[in-house]
Amino acid sequence: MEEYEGNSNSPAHGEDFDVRKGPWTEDEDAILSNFISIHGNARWNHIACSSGLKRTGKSCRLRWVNYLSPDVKRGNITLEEQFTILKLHSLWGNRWSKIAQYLPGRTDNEIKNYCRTRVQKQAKHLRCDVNSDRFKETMRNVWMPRLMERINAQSTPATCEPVDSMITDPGQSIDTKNPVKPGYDQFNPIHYHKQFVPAPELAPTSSNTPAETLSDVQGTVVNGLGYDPEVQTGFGECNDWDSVGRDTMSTDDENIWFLLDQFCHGTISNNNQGNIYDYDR
DNA sequence: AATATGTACAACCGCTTCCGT
DNA sequence: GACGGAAGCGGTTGTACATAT
Repeated sequence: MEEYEGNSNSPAHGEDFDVRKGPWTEDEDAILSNFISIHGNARWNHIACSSGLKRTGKSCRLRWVNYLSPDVKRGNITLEEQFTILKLHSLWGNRWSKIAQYLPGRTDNEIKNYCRTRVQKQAKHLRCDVNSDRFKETMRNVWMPRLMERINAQSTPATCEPVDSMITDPGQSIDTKNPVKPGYDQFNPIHYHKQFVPAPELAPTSSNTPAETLSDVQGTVVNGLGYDPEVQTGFGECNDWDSVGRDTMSTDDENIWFLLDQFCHGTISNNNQGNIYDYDR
């Protein structure tokens, strides 16, 4: 059996050691899983050396943590998880492992990939930088409220609590960059409803956002500019925030895109009270 | 049907941090 | 406190698959 030792970055026995890279095979997965089930996963280099796998300790760890571990949750990310990711990312930025701590079963790698593909895609479509204040503002004032609406729309009383708990999780108290205004919780669904009041003057014209299609498709979108908390229909077919991405939307979904786009580019502005009443045109 | 393009995700790489000596 | 090995983290890449043309 070929063995090697040394740090996780390189095999210690020199270049002649054949280190396997690339996708793991089922046999490798089985070997790693069996070895860890017997010996535990305390020392990854030891695992790499002793299991017979021609992998680095680092590669073994990554495969176990991100894929093989029974703690890893498979399947689509739920609305609540999406909301948590959005919220924590707005608080902490790219602190993936830290964000993952609040999403049991989800790995930092998964969250990172998720943000990269979904969020950055939206930023790209909106033609603004994902780290820009404009984009973050759009996330807070358009995307997250809509997500919250959908969460609450599909929640039974028994499932409402996790949504509330997300609002008061420990992360909220350590936001140093974007401290929450006293007495105002931007993630509280009630405040969401209050903050996102449509400005009647901005009712869409027939040339941009026909009102009849907005209510049909978005349900909670009113007059193309806000959300009516009393109307909770139309999201049944939407399972994730891809539904607000331009390229995955139906024709009528363009309306929410119009909303995001307008907000992101300053045609709708958020005043400092957390309410959207003002606009620039 | 063939090709181009986009998307999602697993895995790698380099750097930083942690921890034992 | 300094050093070195191990683990962890975040950025990036590679590739399979899906969708559009």
